[in-house]
Amino acid sequence: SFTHNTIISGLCRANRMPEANRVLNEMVEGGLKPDLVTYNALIDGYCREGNVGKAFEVYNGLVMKGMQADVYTYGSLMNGVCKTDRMEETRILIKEMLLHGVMPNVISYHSLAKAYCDKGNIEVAFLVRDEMLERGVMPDVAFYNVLIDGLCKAGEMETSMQLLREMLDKRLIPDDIIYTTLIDGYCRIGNCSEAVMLLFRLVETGFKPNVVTYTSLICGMCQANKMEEANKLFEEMRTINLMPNEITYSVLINGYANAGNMQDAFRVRDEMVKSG
RNA sequence: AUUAAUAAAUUC
Repeated sequence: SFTHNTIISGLCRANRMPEANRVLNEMVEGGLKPDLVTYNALIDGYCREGNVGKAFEVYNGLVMKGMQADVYTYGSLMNGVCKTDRMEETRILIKEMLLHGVMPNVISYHSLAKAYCDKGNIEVAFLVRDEMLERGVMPDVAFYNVLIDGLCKAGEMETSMQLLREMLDKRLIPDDIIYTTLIDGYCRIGNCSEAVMLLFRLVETGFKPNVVTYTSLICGMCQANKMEEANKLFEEMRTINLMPNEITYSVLINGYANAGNMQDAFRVRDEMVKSG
């Protein structure tokens, strides 16, 4: 039922599989049949905890029941396989979905491209894009972000910015995630001033930075030992009504601690405790 | 808010 599915998917997302299975059992004992949404949630939960074998067991089970897996099922499995070291199996999975008449969509390719980027194979991630295009699947903004992020983490900021221009040429509207990725990229190569300048230019065109944007910048400043700048950005968040989160606080606290400024580290920690 | 993907610290 709707209610059971809601609870089960919540537990699966929270990596609480034993409890999810308990609810599943109650559901079955109550005479209710799990549906595809239920199974998809379980498959995703097992993939999240790295138990791809169990995820495939659930998948095989639903196929044997004569149920038709959908693009969500394969998306979760793809994600799970990508997080293992058995990337060859992603090919088999794509064949399997086509065999079952399920066409990969753009999301099906996200995990694949990201996995290649994370393994340092950005060229292969670009090949994934070519493969998508051959199948008539258009890369979307989130897909571009996977590539841009891969390039940023490899320190290739010129190429990242080129991709941004390519997106704009294709009439894709970059979102706050794209811009935050780029700002973070400049911070990572230690070019905080370029990161701040980019933010400044973007804000002038109407961009609304979020907590992640600021946390990235603060982190960059901390790593560059520019604690006054880090604190300035932290204070600036208040003025635009952005609430720092746990990560923002821990970045700043660690920054002060690493700089040997325990007094400010404790001051920020107290402030964090006070704000809940 | 019933199910899959992309950005920030720590862990890897």
